Amino acid sequence: MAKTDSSRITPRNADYSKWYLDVIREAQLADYSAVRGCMVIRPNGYAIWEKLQRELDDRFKDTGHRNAYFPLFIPVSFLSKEAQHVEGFAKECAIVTHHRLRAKADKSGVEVDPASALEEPLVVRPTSETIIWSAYKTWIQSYRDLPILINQWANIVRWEMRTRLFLRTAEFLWQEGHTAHATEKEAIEETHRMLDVYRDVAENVMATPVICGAKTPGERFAGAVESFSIEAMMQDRKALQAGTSHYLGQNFAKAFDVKFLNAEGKTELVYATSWGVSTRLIGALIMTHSDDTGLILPPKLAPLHAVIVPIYKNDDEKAKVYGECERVIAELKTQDLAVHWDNREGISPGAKYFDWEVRGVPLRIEVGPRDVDGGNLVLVRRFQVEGADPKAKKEILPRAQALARVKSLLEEMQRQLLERAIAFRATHTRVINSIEEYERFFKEEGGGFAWVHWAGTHNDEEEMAKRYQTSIRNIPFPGQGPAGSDDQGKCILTGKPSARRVVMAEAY
RNA sequence: CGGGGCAUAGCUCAGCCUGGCUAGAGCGCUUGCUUUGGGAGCAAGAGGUCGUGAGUUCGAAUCUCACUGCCCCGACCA
Repeated sequence: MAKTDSSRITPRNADYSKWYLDVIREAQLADYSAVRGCMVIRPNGYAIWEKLQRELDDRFKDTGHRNAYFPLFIPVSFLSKEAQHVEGFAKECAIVTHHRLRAKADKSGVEVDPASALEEPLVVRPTSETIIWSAYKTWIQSYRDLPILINQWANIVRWEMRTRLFLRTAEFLWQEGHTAHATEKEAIEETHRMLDVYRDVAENVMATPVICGAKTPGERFAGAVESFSIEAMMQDRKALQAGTSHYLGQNFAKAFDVKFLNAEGKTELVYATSWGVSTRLIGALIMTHSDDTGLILPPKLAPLHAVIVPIYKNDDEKAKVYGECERVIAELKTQDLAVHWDNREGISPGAKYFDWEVRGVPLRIEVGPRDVDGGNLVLVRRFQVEGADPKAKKEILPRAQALARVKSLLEEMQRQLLERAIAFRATHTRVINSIEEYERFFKEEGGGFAWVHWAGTHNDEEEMAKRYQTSIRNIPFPGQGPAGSDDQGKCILTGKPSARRVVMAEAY
């Protein structure tokens, strides 16, 4: 009966970051690798990424974008063309300086061949604006060449000092959209359009509610005129930036001299955007929905919708039960569901239940002799909503009804996860009007999202970060906050008049 | 880069202080039998350059020194 060491998950309220790592390990989503700060994404984790990619990619295509691929290596000189951009990334770049190894003199291995130094070092891309704009320069001559709407799926490297699986690793997978437009208006529209695509995927696919808004100048992307983000609340009440969309103005067009002739025959600089989400979204998923038993996945992103666990005592029962399992699988597959039949032998049904629960499979179907005899199936959902009858987690239904119920049950769970996350965020969201209340909220009451009026400077922001470990997550677009959050007021720190509230929180 | 800690089986760790027989435990893994409606039991078995190098010693996982790697805290984090 004792839980085995390897399956133990630290409860969230005991140690949240340990819980997070335990879930990743037990659900076999990722491993640390031999390379510092890098992770191995295991099949269970990669399958989630593939589903996310599909959802995002379909939407990118629907909004007129096409995929392309640009080099991993960027000449150092490219990075230095845009002043803000270099400054932002200089401190976290991996640099290729040589192109050859040679055997050591004592034959004990290999070493860098000093004679192979590159004339110009190459940076492993931390983002691709510069290499892409050097290509766009050759593609764009006329307004007829615009817009260019391109997305790239790629890996990038940012040499982070401190790493956490999925949330911040030295290498990660992402997509980066890079668009070029003839007018500022069109580019700004694109920036907002793509932020809304991210919001749609976050809420309707990931079941993770987000707040859309503008970043403050201090948090802006290096080289952007304006940055926008979607911000989600994790179960420890910290904010996680889940996606960003940037209006780059003409900054990169200037840096790479990308001009076009407009309809009036005049030369103009091109307007740009870039936008991205990464494997960090998997971290967001974990921290939004999962519980002390393990991973919980919204059905739309679950690589497996249902697992079938057979129960039997002897060969007769086994034959009977297996026959039924095969029929159930066949019928569920006609419904386009991803179903797995756990027919491993020598493992108790209970052990299998735990196994699949920790991996976050939304639905379990139990098939035992009693069920076959009675013409029933047992459906067990991965999670129960708060306040619901605990018995309702398990539904015993006549076979045909059960099979017809699967899809609607998955849809119900998808909806409930979003509702649950919205309710959690609402509980830990506060409209705050004084610094005293702010201090109480973060130092005594556990914190969350604080909607406060702000008119401070960048230095004031740093002061708030020092005092409370909080930062301005974004300046939300109107209509997303609790009652009264769109009213005018006074800055909680400086008392200066403020037209709009910002969201402050601790952040990842 | 500063402060602290750790390095022994796939994982978590004991053994080190006070040197001494064949280096251990739990979990995991393999095989067989018995089991199976919420993490099964028994039996047998595989698995180790004790991070690396040097030193002290009759003898080093254990003591000394150097090196390397990792973790935690801080700094850093478009």
